[in-house]
Amino acid sequence: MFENPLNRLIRRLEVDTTALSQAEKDAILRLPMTIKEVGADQDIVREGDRPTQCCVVVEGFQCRYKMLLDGGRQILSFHVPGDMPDLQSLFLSTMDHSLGTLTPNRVALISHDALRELIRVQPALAERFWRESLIDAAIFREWITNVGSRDAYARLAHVICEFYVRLRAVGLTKDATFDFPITQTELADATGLSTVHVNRSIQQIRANGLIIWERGACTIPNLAALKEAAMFEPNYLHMREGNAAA
Amino acid sequence: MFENPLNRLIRRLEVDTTALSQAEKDAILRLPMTIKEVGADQDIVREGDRPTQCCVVVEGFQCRYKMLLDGGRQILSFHVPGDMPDLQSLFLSTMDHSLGTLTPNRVALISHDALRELIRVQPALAERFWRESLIDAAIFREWITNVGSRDAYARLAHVICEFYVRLRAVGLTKDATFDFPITQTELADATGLSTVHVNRSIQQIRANGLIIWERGACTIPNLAALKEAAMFEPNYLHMREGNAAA
DNA sequence: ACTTAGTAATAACATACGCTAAGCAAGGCG
DNA sequence: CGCCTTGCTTAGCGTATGTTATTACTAAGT
Repeated sequence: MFENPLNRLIRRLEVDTTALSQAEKDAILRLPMTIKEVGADQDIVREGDRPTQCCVVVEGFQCRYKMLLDGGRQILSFHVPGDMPDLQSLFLSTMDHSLGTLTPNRVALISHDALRELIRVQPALAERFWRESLIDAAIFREWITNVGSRDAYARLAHVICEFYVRLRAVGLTKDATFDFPITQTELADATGLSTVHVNRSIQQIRANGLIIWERGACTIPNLAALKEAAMFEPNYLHMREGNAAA
Repeated sequence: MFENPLNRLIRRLEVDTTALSQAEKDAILRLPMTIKEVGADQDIVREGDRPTQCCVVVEGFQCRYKMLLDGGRQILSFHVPGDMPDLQSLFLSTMDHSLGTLTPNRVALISHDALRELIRVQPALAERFWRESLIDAAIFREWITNVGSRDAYARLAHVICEFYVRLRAVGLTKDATFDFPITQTELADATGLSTVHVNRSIQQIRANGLIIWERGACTIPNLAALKEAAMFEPNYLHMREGNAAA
């Protein structure tokens, strides 16, 4: 089903809006690209870089982050297959943050030139990609709310909830189970908590039966309950009702 | 200089990139719009709304925010003249947050139809507006970092720093002084702190001579010092060096 | 089989920040 | 002119979360 590495991207561009025309799909599938395998914990681009290409996640997980002066890091978002985490570099020449892998990845690299040509030939696609970057921003807004307003318990539940719902939208869940190869340290960097407190809170979440999480695989026995604990409202993901709802 | 209410917007679209063509400028200035006066603390659009127009701030300050289940609110961003705080509604039909005034405002309302027609006729303008929404997202990223990684003192200093730099970029500062009619409660909602702790921390910032802030006017005697306290790096604003630098 | 290194779990202690409450100043308004 | 509201300030106390450290577990490497 996903023989072409960009098929998942196409599927994403159609979420909660009209289907792409065949000509538009073809134009995307014909994009010149480089497929690359990248190990875990490698940077794709770094703060200060001036990229000349964009990255599409084909397989594996990535995150965007900023390094702090005191050596800490703030994770800004997680990325799953189908995402274009550095799409913004098309119009913001200098990276204001870094993009790296969390696990081994397969990525597709597409030059800015090819993307510019694509949206010149198919102007309607520009709006699709623009829309993607607006959803990106919507997720950032929710993360501000998450770190700014929720306690550790809800904050972690929220991150897990979002991860699950986004994975499900690209068909990467098996019922209530999904890959979650994220370390507690990474969760700490994403939520602005210490690793110790992440551990404490995760155990509470586990003890309350909201998640079963072992060796990189996570199951959500009762999604409604987890959502409630997380105060998770999927509207900010701007997916079609069927994808975002329980 | 700013006789047309959209002149400041045009100036913004040219920051850190090439100048607009005369035809592009004319197309923007000819946009059909409604000028409206709005009182302080009024909503422009609310979470759940499906707007049919976008708002340009002509005069006054606005903020975007989310209401929480427990009655609290998280402020997501501040907006100054020249901003289009709900530009995203052009492609995300349902608002995932609210937009409201902090002070009395003059706003220009432009229908989505007119904006779509504008970018159809002047496709290069689509990229300018797209770019604006990418900078918007960059600011959200910095706010995640702010609430996730900085202590109260730096967090507040950072918000003030950003406010000043953004105001200066649109010519709304007088040397080191600028309008800052934000209440401590609003600062608390923006930083995820309690009002009491905002008060404590602001007084420290004052005591250290980093700001002089009385009756809605703020002065920064030593911008370099404030930036350092805030760990403020203006790169995320993607302004031209001359605007962002000290 | 024995490291080595990453990750997770737990404990003891420290603190930045939240909460409740009360007083005070300044501006709007009858 | 006094009231009322809004915002700012200060105090006292509680707690969610941070810090440092130790131990155990697992997987990978030699």
